[in-house]
Amino acid sequence: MTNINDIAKKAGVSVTTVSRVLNNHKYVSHEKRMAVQKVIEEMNYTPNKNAIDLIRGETKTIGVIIPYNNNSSFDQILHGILNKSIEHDYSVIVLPTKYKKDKELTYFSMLKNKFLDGIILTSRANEWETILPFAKYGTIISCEYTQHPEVGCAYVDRYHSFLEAFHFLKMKGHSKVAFTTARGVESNSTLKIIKAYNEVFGEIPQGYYLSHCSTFSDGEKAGKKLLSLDDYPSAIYANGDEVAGGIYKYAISKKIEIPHQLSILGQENQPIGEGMNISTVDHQLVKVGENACNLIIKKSKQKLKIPYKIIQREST
Amino acid sequence: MTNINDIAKKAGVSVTTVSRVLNNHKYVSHEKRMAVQKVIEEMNYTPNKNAIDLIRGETKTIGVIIPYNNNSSFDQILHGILNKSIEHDYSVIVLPTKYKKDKELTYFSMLKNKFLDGIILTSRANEWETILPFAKYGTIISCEYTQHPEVGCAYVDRYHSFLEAFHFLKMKGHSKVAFTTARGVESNSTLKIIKAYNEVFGEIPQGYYLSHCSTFSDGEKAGKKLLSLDDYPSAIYANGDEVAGGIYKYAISKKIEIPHQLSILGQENQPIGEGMNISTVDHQLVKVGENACNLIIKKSKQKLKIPYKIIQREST
DNA sequence: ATGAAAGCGCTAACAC
DNA sequence: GTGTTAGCGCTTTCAT
Repeated sequence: MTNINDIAKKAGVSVTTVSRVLNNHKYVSHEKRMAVQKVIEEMNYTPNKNAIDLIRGETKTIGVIIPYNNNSSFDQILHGILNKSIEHDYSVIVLPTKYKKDKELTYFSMLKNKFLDGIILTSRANEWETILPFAKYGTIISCEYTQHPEVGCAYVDRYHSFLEAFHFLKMKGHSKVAFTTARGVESNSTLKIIKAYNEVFGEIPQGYYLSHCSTFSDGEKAGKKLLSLDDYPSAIYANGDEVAGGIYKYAISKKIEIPHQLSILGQENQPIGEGMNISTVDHQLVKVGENACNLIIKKSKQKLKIPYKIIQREST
Repeated sequence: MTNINDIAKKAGVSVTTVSRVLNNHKYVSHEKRMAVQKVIEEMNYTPNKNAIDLIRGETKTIGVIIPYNNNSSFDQILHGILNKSIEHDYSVIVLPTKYKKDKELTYFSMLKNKFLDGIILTSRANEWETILPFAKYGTIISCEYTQHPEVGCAYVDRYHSFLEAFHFLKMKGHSKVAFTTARGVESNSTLKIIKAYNEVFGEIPQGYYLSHCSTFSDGEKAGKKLLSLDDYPSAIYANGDEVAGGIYKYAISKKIEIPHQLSILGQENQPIGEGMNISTVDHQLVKVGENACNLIIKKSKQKLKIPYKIIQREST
């Protein structure tokens, strides 16, 4: 490994001068600069990033904490983050937790040990109380709203989004509405959708709420369960278009007509929804990611609300 | 920033002892070990990763070079990589190139400057000749086959896959077959599909080959172009189920019956294909990613061929 | 304009 | 078992 000393020696200058050339500092004579650059070229030299990061105490690297690495909502956020990170020469490192608290903490300690300048939290395993202390070591941006002043947010107003989705379904004449979620009541998001449901439709009828749905085949299973109910729902609000697609497929396999006998509303405006003509609530997760990344780069603690929109297609 | 010296001082031992405790070395008395751990706890100390990486010359971080950050084929490979990296405590950093040669070289120099232990190349902008010299600084694994002994591969045999797909269509009675690709002839993959086409169907009829298709809406546009041809194809092989989905949607909007009047074959077995019942060639990209990651971790230069399979659904 | 030298925080010979 | 010390490769005062 050729290093800055080798270059200095070969170019007949001090390491300081080499460092100056490397960092485009002023006060280096044209001749020496040329000489140094020539040697760098010849020896095919690249500065060691670890040494630079060590001394600077900064890495221009941001971590993205995600629950699972097979979730298309996360993909959308990541795409948004990459859109912006590349513009500003930041590196992005993907950190899957599987909702393991200790794993998540390991990642936060990368903030402390100076390996990461900032962390974007797309979903959270630990309590805020245990996360917040890390905010003093680097920027933390959450994709879920929190009032804690230590962390910035680029978030979707989930509660109002759920409320609006249910109102949308109600206005279409539905009173028997079921819904699915990715996680159970351990998730904030689940709590919010339940609250919104209660607000619009009151109590949740037995069997009208299914958790742990994420994929197309989860959707098929959910469709089967929901449509086997004696008093089955006239509308289903799915957490994602892939789940919605699975429900759709099961429904038509049972000759249930959509939207007449069953309305389906998805989320996140994914390609499958476009292909199958499923109405969807687009939370604009790519924008969430882009804004989260901007906040990280600006080291800002702002709270940015990202608007969502309902896209009406043929399934409602 | 509290460091190893602070800990040593406060615990009344040398830095070596602290380091030994940190790295679970033998030859530390129970008392000192306890004392050190207590101070570490008290001072909420975390070792600086940059310093460790610097001295070790290793980071346990692997880079994944991708062309675009909005491509679902890449998502699948990344998911595979993450599946394995998390098992072995490696970090994964995503490196989008937009097929810019200089950007890609910047990433390869991260191998040289010791920031990355290895790189997985999902798609390539530079010539192999310019990439190969970097192989001496770390492991390079390609998701496209190459005979160069310096780099390992976890690859799909694209040529045979294309050949088999076209034969599949031919056996179904099609002779007028069109196809789409993501890139033009600058891509190896495009060259291979053209060669396979020639092999099976001979010359490509005017307008039967469309490049630069990636998304659902690209598919819709492709469908429009292809089906507006005077002598339009009886089958289309799309590069991805999303593109296939777009073609499908356009076709049925024009009252073209599938598969009777038009057969559609997609790729990569994506959710939209499952939802829309589109037949597909599954290249098992998740497995490609998993194997690529394993090779990186083992610092292997093996050539691993990943099998593909054709999934027959209702669109062919 | 240039260089010597003091670190950044850590590991690992080597000595005891 | 434990500590001293010499680096890893770089940046940055502070002289000159």
